[in-house]
Amino acid sequence: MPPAKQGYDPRGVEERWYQFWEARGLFRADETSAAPPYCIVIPPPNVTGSLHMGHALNNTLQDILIRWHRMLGDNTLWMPGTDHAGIATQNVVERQLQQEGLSRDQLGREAFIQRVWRWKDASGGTIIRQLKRLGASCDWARERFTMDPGLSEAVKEVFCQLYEGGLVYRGDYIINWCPRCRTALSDLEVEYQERDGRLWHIRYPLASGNGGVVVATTRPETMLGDTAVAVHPEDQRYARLVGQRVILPLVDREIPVIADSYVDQAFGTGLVKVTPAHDPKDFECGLRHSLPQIKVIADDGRMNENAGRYRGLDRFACRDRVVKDLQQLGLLTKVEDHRHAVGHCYRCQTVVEPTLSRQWFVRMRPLAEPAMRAVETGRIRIIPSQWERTYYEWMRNIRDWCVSRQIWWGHRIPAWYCDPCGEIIVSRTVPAACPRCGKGDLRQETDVLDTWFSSGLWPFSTLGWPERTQALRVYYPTACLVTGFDILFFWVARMIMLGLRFMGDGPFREVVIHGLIRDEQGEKMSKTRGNVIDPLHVIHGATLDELLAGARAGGAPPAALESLRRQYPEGFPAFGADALRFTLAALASQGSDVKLSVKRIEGYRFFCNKIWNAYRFVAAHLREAESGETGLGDLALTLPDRWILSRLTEVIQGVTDALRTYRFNDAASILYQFLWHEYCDWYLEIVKNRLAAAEDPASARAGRVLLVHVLEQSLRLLHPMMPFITEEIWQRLPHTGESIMLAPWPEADAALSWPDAVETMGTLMEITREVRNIRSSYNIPPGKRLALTLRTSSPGQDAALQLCQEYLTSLARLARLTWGHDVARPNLAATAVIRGIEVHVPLEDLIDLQEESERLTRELAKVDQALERVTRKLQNEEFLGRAPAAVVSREKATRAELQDARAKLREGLERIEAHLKR
RNA sequence: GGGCGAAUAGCUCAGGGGGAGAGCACCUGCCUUACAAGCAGGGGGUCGGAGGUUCGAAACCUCCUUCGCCCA
Repeated sequence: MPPAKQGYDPRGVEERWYQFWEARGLFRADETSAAPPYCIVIPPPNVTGSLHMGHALNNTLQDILIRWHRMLGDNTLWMPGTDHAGIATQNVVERQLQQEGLSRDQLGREAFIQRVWRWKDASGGTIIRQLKRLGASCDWARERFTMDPGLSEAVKEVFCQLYEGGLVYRGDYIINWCPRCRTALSDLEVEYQERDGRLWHIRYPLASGNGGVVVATTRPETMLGDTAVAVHPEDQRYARLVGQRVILPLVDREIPVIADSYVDQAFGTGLVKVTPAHDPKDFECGLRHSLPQIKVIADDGRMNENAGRYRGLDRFACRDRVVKDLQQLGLLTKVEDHRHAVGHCYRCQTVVEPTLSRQWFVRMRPLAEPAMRAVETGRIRIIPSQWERTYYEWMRNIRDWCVSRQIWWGHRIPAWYCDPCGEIIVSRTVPAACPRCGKGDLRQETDVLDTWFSSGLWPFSTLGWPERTQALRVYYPTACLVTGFDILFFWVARMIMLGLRFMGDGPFREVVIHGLIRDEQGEKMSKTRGNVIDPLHVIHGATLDELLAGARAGGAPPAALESLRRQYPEGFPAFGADALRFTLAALASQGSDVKLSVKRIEGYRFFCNKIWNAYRFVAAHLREAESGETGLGDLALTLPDRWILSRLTEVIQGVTDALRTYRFNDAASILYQFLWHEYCDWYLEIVKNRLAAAEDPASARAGRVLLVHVLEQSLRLLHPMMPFITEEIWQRLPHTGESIMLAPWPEADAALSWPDAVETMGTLMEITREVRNIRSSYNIPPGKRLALTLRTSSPGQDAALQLCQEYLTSLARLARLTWGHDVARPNLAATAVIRGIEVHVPLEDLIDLQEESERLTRELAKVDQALERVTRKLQNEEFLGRAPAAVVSREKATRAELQDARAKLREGLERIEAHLKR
């Protein structure tokens, strides 16, 4: 081992240990193990993706759970892989083709798909490499891709079984159509965004020639496909119109006025145009009234032949033209500003067009019922539980799932059409002939399945289904799923439904939902906004130019670039994966979003450095044959030894509980507080003095052993959150075993807990702080040794102080320490009261009487205030009568202590004032 | 329109029926042999507002205000 350097530098260290773990196969799961299984399947990132903070958070939490369970001795599997991301990936490759002046149609289906595979093989591994930088301990040998042969087999099998069970059907319905991607989208793949639009009021003349009706619409171009005008049946204003006919302007078609209760009487004029082929609600209405369905917008977003003279116009150009023409005809009666939600494609942000189309659907209701029950009965727990309500809400209102996509990259639907007889054949294998008419000329469906269809099978398809593999037997159902709430419906709900249907049991026992990553201001991180923090920049460091280049590539606005220049003129130092992971864990309090700041990451980098330096101290004093694993039983334990061991016991308990309940932030803060503010600030300082004194070899030895023991145990507790630095230090300490990864998780041992030591240590620390406070108040140089007199009020205090003497002398830098029940008060001294003990620091030549008088007066005021509150409480009969006895006696003890302190402080004040008067 | 969540120190947030907490920032003093990426000390909050429950509310309930998210 090279000598320890002064500051901790994660560069090098992190990569070296990751390679070590991987080379030794430490992430590998063992299917033959008899240990309790613990499996997590990764939410597969898009194969097109690169690591963003959301991934970093999600995978950090998973890795914490996995590493913890591995240390607990469980048979642990973290199943990794990526998702083929149909539309997104197709878009990437299409853009490449575009730059070469090619279209996918020119290339043809087979060649295009080959091209996508080539792209995937060359560039698809990016995110996996990045996950490794983060420290993810997945079993990479099992890595899967949703388009792998096995997983494709699973998709085919599920589709066929659903079809055979009557849960898949093909039909003509209104779906969401993206005219740019030229494919159908599911309801979930549409994002609604508030937009300023208009509400146009259009007059449709009555066919009878007497006047007309006025309808209001936000999409006037769709009027070309209107097949009715509707009013609410109870709307008195229009009752006489029902049954009449109106002339549709611009197309001169006669359409009926119908009554239907879906009309909102309060909206617009209370009359609505009905376009069954381009609006979901109008579609339903059209079915109820047997209205014709006239499509006027083609798949490319241009008007089709049914639009007459508007044919060929883009839908938005057509909107302008229609409005202008109506205006000229005098039929546009009013235009209002109107803010409304407009659906956009979640992949390309194009405005989605609701369109009548023939698609494949999955019937959801029969799948949703058991999925709801699984959560209701607690077979599957959602954590935090407030998400259950959202889950139920969605399940109750679930609609059939449009699963066909008109793209090429994905799982082709295993259906064939026999054109001569119209038969549809859904089959696992390529059918040779039509089972109905016997003709052999079959045409396969060109559509592929929604990517989420294959993602929905992920927890069992990755484990080998439909084969009945050992992995499936051992690891299914998996232990938990860690994910953001943004894909609760897209993915989690569908996995539950499909898992229950095909495996007979839910895919996981617990769903752990974490928040989304936002920037310091709480804005969503987005490339176009330019406020993203790239996890790799954080881990490896980045120059200002690299930060700017990253932001520019994402299309950040100039203001965002300027802000980068201002905030990070030096770029980022290499914070390291450990600091990033710890930050994310510390900020990931249950359910709420994570507002990430670089400052915070920096703080935890300093924490790494603190641990590193503590190690350097420990290492410098380490002796051969003394290690953390030396038996503790034969050590001569001193007060601070018992205290630190007691605290370690509590910390083990606390961290374990926190992880068990997914309170990652609690686990992080417990360890931060303990290591920095107890182990380093107090214990290490105490042992330092003990080692320097060297008059008691047994005590020095205990100190050395416990320094290592407590550090080593803490490193284990910290390992799931900070895998790299813990391994680096652990390997340098005396240890048994190959890696800290496999070191057993510490267990709290009640025999290593001494409550009285904790109590006495508390007194010791408080007195020390008080002396330091007095030192600071009087600007006494840190090096100047002081005298300290402690007047006690009980023999127990005397005994406790006896134990503290040595430590107090060094920690408070004392020249002389006297204590006892009857020691004389110093003549001129700064005074305080700690737990009933009078603290006097004689300051003959230093004391400023006026200053001390003011200090004591301030102190007395605080005590008086507290005393008044507690006294008022204890004078209240109802409090005495109704509050629990323990609370009352605690309040009484507080009062006694405060009264005692007040008396002592007053005495001190009186003495000072007596001097002042002289 | 329906639902969910948030409001606590200057900033970011934790907590949760009985003494208001952390990190950062700020102020003061220190290069004290692990660490100046540090050490020691300190200031700072009628816990969004109004009611209610309770012996006791920052916490539980109701309403209101503001903000955010999801679904129509």
